Amino acid sequence: MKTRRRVMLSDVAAEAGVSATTASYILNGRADEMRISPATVAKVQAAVASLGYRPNRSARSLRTRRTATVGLISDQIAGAQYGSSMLTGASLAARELDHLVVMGESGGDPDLERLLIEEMLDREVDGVVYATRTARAISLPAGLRGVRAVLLNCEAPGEQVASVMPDDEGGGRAAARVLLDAGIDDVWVIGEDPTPDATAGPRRLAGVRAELAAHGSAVAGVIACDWTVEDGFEATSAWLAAGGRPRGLVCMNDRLAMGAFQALAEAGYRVPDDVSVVSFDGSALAGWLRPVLTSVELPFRELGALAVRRLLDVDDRGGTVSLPMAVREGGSVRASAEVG
Amino acid sequence: MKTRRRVMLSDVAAEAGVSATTASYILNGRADEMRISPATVAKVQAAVASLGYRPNRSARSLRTRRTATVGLISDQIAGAQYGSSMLTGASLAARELDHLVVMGESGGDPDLERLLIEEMLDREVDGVVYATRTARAISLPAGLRGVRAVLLNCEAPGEQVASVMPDDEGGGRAAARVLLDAGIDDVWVIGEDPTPDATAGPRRLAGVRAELAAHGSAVAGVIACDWTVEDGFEATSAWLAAGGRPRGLVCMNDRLAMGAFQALAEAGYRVPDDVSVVSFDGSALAGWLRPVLTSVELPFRELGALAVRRLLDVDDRGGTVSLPMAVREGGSVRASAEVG
DNA sequence: CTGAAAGCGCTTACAG
DNA sequence: CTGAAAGCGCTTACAG
Repeated sequence: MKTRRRVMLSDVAAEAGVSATTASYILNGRADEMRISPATVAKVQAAVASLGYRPNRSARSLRTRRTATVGLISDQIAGAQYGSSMLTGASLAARELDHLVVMGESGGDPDLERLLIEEMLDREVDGVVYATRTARAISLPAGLRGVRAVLLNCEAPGEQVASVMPDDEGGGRAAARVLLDAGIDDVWVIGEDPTPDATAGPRRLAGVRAELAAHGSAVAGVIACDWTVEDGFEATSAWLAAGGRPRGLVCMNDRLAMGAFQALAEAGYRVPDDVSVVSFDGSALAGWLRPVLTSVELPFRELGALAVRRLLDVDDRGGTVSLPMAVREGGSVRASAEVG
Repeated sequence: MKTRRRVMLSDVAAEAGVSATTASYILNGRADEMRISPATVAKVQAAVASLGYRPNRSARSLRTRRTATVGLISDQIAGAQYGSSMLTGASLAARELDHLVVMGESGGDPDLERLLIEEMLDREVDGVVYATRTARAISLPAGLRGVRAVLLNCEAPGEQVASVMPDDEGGGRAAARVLLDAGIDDVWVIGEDPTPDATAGPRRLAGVRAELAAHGSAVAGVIACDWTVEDGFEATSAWLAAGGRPRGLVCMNDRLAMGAFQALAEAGYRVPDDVSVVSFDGSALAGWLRPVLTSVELPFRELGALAVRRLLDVDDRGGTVSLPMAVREGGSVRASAEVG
């Protein structure tokens, strides 16, 4: 690659006047364990610095079978609307643990996925994070069986594998609480998710129900639809046309809420004066709407970071860890002072 | 990593009854060159298949100094609103060329960037793609000097390095043409970019000017502001309040256009009946607005893919290659039939 | 406390 | 046409 890449361990050893063995021990932080004299350590460190020595990782890997590299394979998280920051979190966490991430996207193609896993294992990654764009239940890819792995944004029920998920049920409770705190207990939910295996929708809904129940109330109604802006617009329009009288709306994601905003505006309702709206995701879109959408945030960076940390943590016991979802306050919920 | 990972080249050779040398030549597609008999080739292939042999890449890399891996370092493309699909394109193109991508994000921190480049070179990536979230002029990072590299979404003026960019000027011309084709030559531009070194804004504007000039017209006015939804709303509102009478608007990105939509609606103007709007990016947001925004699309996947292909193409001569930006038709420009 | 030597699993001159 | 052998640059028992 580069001409500079020529100084090797033997050069360092020669410069310091010691054997490669000694230099290697020092480089690997085993000087104390080996009781190497401070003077020797200093000489070697000086040689490393003056020569600009950087160990050849391929050579080291061949011996140690470790590459200081983690694989991150997904269906489509880079191409996703916003979940791509799982990659940022993973990359940063890897860096902190002196690793680099090798990524691959299958686009949902099982053959390509298998191939990518093989390629990563051939390159002896120290483990692989398997991520999905959408939170859901999966069956563990065969190529990952027996491999150190962490699931990110997905779970494999019945498998003995570590998994990192957002706490969607807690998020659902938080969303309901925002409305209840504003004095609204007449709540409709838009976007019950028809996708099989998807976990976000059902859990968020369960959380909303639980929180309302805890306050002696219940969900006034649930509208099933997909999760696009268009779906939000149509579902809300149809509901209004059918005589729906809105007070509090929980939208299953920010795009649905955007569609709901459009339908509400068209029907002459004002947010938050007439209707309070809360949604999920905390995506950039929430901040672009007028009023700014109050949304329960998906902690993508933290999810990615935690997946990598668990992957590299030899003491990890496996199982699912759920990360809390925080409410990002906007202006789409009326102030509680106005309770009437 | 995995217990299966034990069959090695010598096992294949033994199973096939040949030497490791012969097996290796066959594995590396040099059977013809070495005039190895078809029968021998067949035996080795059978052994590979029955044993499920996969070469150890670390060992191979140590010899060949090639890792079948490319580095992709950026300031923040994974965390970006939508440019993250450059990663998808890069990953797919790498896969097609039998490579995997090693990614790193510096978050704009020069120290971290330097470190990441070092780490990638230590792992002997076959080259590195250096990407920026925002199209702009940069100075080549010192760590990349002498390294096989391709710049993605940025250029280093005066340097002898390959670069892949969107054709923003062509995009600007296309945007203007959309308006001209609808019979509108009274065009305001929102979002002249104050960011130093940013290339997208100036080039898009130059394209708009050039196209209008070619039709004997000129830009009616330009409003400078940053590129957020809020900026678009405020700039447009202020302009309208100052007596601006809109007909055709070119917004420098989709978020500005969203803000302009909000301001226009608030002032009682309808899109596209009163005002036609064209913008740049072709992001998902364009499809969420009502009407759907006509936007000149940034070909992110293709950009990422081309960067990797050029990186791995030994015949590449360097220099900048600009990829065309296509108009994505929405409903924000009035039909040309209505010309009046 | 330090060093000589083997070996990680391949590729590739070199010899035949 | 095929094989024995060296070597890529490290790490790590093992011996002293």
